[in-house]
Amino acid sequence: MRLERTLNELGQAAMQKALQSDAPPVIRRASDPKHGDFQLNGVLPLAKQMKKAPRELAVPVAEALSAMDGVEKAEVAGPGFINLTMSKEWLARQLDGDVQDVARDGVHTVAERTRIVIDFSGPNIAKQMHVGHLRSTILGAALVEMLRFVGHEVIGDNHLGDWGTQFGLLIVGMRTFGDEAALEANAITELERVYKLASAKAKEDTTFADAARAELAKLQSGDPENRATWARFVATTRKSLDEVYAKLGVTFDEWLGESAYDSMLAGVIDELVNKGVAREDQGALCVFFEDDPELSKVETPFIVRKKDGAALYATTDIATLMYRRDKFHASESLYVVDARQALHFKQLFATARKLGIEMKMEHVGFGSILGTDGKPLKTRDGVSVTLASLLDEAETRAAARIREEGLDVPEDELLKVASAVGIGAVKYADLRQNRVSDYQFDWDKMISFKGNAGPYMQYAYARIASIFRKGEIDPLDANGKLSLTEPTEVSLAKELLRFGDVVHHAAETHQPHLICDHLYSIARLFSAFYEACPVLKSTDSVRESRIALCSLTLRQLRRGLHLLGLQVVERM
RNA sequence: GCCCCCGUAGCUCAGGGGAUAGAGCAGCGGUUUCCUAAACCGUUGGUCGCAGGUUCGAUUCCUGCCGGGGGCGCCA
Repeated sequence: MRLERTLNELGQAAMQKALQSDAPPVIRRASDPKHGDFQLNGVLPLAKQMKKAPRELAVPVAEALSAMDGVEKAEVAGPGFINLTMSKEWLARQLDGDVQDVARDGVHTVAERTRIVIDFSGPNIAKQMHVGHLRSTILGAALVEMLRFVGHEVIGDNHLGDWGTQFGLLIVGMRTFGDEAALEANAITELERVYKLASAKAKEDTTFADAARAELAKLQSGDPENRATWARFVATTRKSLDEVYAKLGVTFDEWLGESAYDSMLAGVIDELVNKGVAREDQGALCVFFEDDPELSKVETPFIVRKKDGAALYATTDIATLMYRRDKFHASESLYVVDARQALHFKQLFATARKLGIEMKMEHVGFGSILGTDGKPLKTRDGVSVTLASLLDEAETRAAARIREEGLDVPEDELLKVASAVGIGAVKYADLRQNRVSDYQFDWDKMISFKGNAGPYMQYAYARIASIFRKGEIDPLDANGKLSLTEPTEVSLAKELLRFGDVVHHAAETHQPHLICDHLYSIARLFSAFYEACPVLKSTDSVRESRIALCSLTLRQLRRGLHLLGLQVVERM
C-alpha cells in the first residue's frame, strides 16, 4: 500500500478542516514509539508563516484528526508536533490489502512509465573480471530489477570495453609474444600475459608503440585480418565472462560494446564540429565549458578526438547516447560506474546538452572496495583478486559454514544452498551500504552470518518457509483476516505496511541499501514476533491472522531479496 | 593549485531541518522439555571533525578551516 500518501491525505484533510490550510502536513514516523506511530510536523512552519503560536494551531488539527477514521489518538506535544496513534484495526485493515495482493505484495506501480537504459558491469575484453567490476555488476543488476518492478521499462546494457587502444597493442603483442595454443586453451590468461608484455615494451620502444597505433588504425578502418583477430579476442573472452555472470545470476538485455558505435563516430565528430560544440586545441578536438561554473574551473577539456585522429571513450559515449535516443527512444540513461569517473560523466552530460540531446542522464557512482586494511583490494600493478576466484571462495566458505553448523540441508542440496548463501553474502555485503562510500570487504563479517547480512535474511526466510511446510499451508492461500493484539504483531505489521514506499523510494533514488535496511528490520521484527507468538500452535482467528502475517513477511522478504539479486532457499 | 566525495559509538556503517542520534560487530549479563538458537532479550558505550552563519529549532542546510580519499589533455 501507499502508506505515505494515505497518511498525507489524512493529515491534509485535518489541516484543511481545522485551519482551512493547504500547507503540507509533513508526516513522519514517530521518533520514539512512546510518541505513537506517526507525527504531523506541518503545523510548525505554518504557525511561523501565519505568525501564530504553534500549539494554538495544533489543537484544532489534533481534534480534527481524532475524529477521523482509524485514528486512535492524536495529541499535541512538544513545540507543536501532533503525535498520531492509529488503531490496530486500521493497521490490520490496511495490511489486509497487501496480504491479498499476491501479485505485487503491496507495491504499487508508477503512474508514469518511462524507458530507462541502465549501463552497468562493462568489463574489458581480454581482461579477467576483477573485484572492481563487482559493484557495478551487482548494483546495476539490482537497479534493473528495482526499476522494472516499480513499473519502468528497463533495458540493461553491458557496455563492453571491446574497442580501443588496447587492441592495437594486443594485435602487435600477439604477433610478437603470443602463443596460439595458449590462446586456444585459456584466452584471457594468454591475452593478459601478452598485453602486459606489449604495454611494457610500448613504453620503451617507440617503433613498437607506433606499430600498435598502426594496427589499431587498420582495425578501426575495417582491415579484414585485424578484424578477424579482434573478433577472436572478443569471442574467447565472452566465454569466461558468461561463466561469471551465470554464477552471479546476472543477465543483460543488450551487449552493446564500444565497437557497436564505431560506425557512428565520424558522424558524431561532424555534429560536434558543425554545431560549434567542439573545436581544435593543441591538435586534438575538444569541448570546452566556459559557460559552466563548475566545469570551467576544472579547465580540462573533454577530448573527443586525439591528435592522431583516433576516437576515444568520450566519443563513443556520445554516440551511445545518440543511439539510445534514436534506437531505444530512451528517456533516461543511468551509468553504474565507479565514482572516480565523475568528471568524465559531468563533461559527457554537459556535452550532450550542448548537442541538444534531451535525456535524463545520471551517473550512479559508487566507492571502491577496500581490504580490511582500508586500502584498495586492487593493487596498482594490476595484481587483483579475480571475480571468479572470489565467487568460488564465497561458495566454499558458505559450504564449510553450513556443514560446520549442521544445518537443515540435505546433502544433495548443499551445493545449491552454499551457492545461494555464498554469492548472496557477497552481494548483500555490497548492496547494504550506501553506494557512494567505499566499503571494506571482509570475509569474516560477511560469512559470520550475524546481523545485517545476506545469510541472516535467507535464514529468516527459511524459518518462515518451514512454518508453512510444517503446517502444510501454501503461503499464497494464507489470506486470513488480520487481527493484531500482541505488541510484536503490531510492530511487524507497521513495518510490513511500509514495504511499497521503501521499494519505490529505493528505486527512484537508486539506493538498494534502503531495501536492505528495511528487509533487515522486517526480519528482526519477525524474529521477535516468532519468539513471542506461537503460529501453528495457536487456534482459530488468531492462527489465521498470524499465518497471514507470516505469509506477507515471507513474500516481502522473498520479493525484496529477489530485487537485490539474492536467491532464497526453502531450508537451511 | 583547482574540482569532487567522505569525517556519526572501540570497529563497520545507517540516519539527514524537529523531541532523549540509531543498528551490527566487539564487550558484559541472560534465554532452549516450546513451530529452525545462523535466533531472541537486556546492558555498557557518542562534544554527530572544528568554528561561524541561516532558523522557533541544525548532527542534517550555507560558509570557512582541519583531517582522509579521489580526480585533473589526448587511458577507460
